[in-house]
Formats: sequence, C-alpha cells, structure tokens
Amino acid sequence: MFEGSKLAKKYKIKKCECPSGKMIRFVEPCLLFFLSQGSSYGYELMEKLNNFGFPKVNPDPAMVYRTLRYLEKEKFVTSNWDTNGSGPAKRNYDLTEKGIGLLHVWAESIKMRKQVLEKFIKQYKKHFKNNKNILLESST
Amino acid sequence: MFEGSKLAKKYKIKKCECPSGKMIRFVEPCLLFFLSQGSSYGYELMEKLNNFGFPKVNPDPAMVYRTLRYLEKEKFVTSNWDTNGSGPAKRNYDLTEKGIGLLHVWAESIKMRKQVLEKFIKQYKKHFKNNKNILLESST
DNA sequence: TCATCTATATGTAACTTACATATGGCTTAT
DNA sequence: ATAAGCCATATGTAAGTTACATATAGATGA
Repeated sequence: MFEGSKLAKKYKIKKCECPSGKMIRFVEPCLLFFLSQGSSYGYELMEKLNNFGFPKVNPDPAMVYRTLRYLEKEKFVTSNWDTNGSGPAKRNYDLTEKGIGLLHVWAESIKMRKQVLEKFIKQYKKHFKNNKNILLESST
Repeated sequence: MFEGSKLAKKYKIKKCECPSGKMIRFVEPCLLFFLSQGSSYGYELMEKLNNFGFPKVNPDPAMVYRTLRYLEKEKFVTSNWDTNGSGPAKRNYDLTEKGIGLLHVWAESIKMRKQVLEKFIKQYKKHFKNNKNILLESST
C-alpha cells in the first residue's frame, strides 16, 4: 500500500492496491540467490531479505520457512540440522545443482518482468511529459 | 511458468513458480494508463493489454471487467453506455482526476518495483560472473 | 526464574488470479 | 430468415498466494 506517499495524499487516495515495496513473488528467487552465495538457514535468510531493498517491508517468517520446505521437497535444496554454535538448532540449507538451475530460470523471468515495468514507465513518462499539467515526482 | 525455456530444459525443471511474462498486479495500472490517453471500453482495453508486451499471455476478461467496475465504484473512473457505432453497446470509461492520481501513485510503485528487480539482477550477474562455471543466457 | 531473543513451524483468513461459462446484440453468409 | 460467428459485458467459483496469528522450545542474561 502506498497510502502514506505524498502523491497519494495529494490525490486523497486512501485505498490503493499498489504493492509498492512488497516482495511479490520474490521470496523464492531471493532465497535461491542467497543460498547460491553459501549455505544458510531460515532465520538468517529472513534477515538478508530484510536488508535486500524492500522499503519498510519485513518478510513473513511463514513465507520463508514454507518456501524453504517446498524447495527441499522439490530437491532444489538440501537441509541438515546444525547444532553447533550458540542458540537453538538451525536447519541449514544448501543449493543443489537443480536449485542453481531454478535460480537461473528465475533470473530470466525477472529480467522479463523488469523489461515490462520499464516499458510501462517509459510510456507513462512520455505521455505525461507532453501533458505538463500533471505533477511528476522523482524523475529517475 | 517457464517450463518451455532452454534453461528450464537444461536443468530439467518441470515445476516452476516463475511468473515469467504474466501480468501480476499489472492490469489496474495498465487500464489507468490506457484511459489516461483517452476514453475507451473493456474489450478494447483488453486488446491493448494484449499488445502491451506480456509475452504469450492473453489477459483475462474477468480481470479487466471486474477491475473496471472496481475503479468505477471507487470513483477512479466514470462510465456510460455507448450505443453509437456498430456492434453491441459498449460501456465507455473515462478517468477522473482521482483516477489520474491513482495512476501516478501506481507509477511510483512500479518504479520502486523495477529498482528492486534491477538490484536483484545486478547482484545475480555480479555473483555469477565470478563463478564462470555456470551458463548465463542473454546478457542484457 | 522470568523475560527475551533466536529459531522453526503451522493454521487459517484474506486476497488475487485463472478458468469456466452465460448472455445477448450485431453482422455476414447461405 | 436463420444460423454461425464475432463483439461485448458479466459472474461464479476454483486455485493459488500472501498475510496475520499463534505455537513451540532451546539458549541467554538479568
């Protein structure tokens, strides 16, 4: 939701379906990517997600843990308990070859999505540049 | 789904949650944008969506019509029947001021989403460039 | 020992999308 | 004139996904 943004206020938009910074369909590829950098476990992966770049959105533990179990079920990762170190036991995950493949497939998909978003923004900008009566915030 | 892609085949990935070209949370902003270019009606808007750049995905009429009704309910658009011209009557839609506002809010949101996707891809590329054992398709 | 943090886990409500199907006017060809 | 086919709108519901709530339990420290 984007209720808090300046624009939303300007136009008095209370209810907005915009996902803003939410990580739609993003937990799985992120987990795969993090794991491609080395084995890790749920809680830590959740924190990495937290710092990834979704503004003001903290990830749902349920999503993280369930996605990891799903990935394991489908043989994209393997897991084993790590009882070393301090604190409660962690379930440690490792990417499989198949998991690396899935990451690459996701990357392809994300590239396409990016292109579609880019196309939208380009057309949007082009249109509203010619109609200068409308406010445009942050011209990136 | 991306089952058909070369990568997916290479890694024998049958089940993949990647949304590929699907228009997740994209129908509403697209409709708003199309309407910002001039009034139109459901069927035509659907065709515009069809040609927008989602590869191999045709939009769901249900989504289009329901989204339009929702937008009207929330006063982002107005509608009236157009019985002129050939063929059955069309319900013609026009953006309101509030609707233009919503479009701008969506644009903000989409920019952010794009940035997150970009960040992912950048990190992904950086990581796998240093690990040359893995195939990278289409280096855009 | 009681609160707090780390860590994993599950149940379910809420939301979104996808698929199926219905309806009816208009046009065109037979 | 009538049947086929397209244009156009509409709704019901299944399937899929995310969000919220809550449970459990070991370790740590006051």
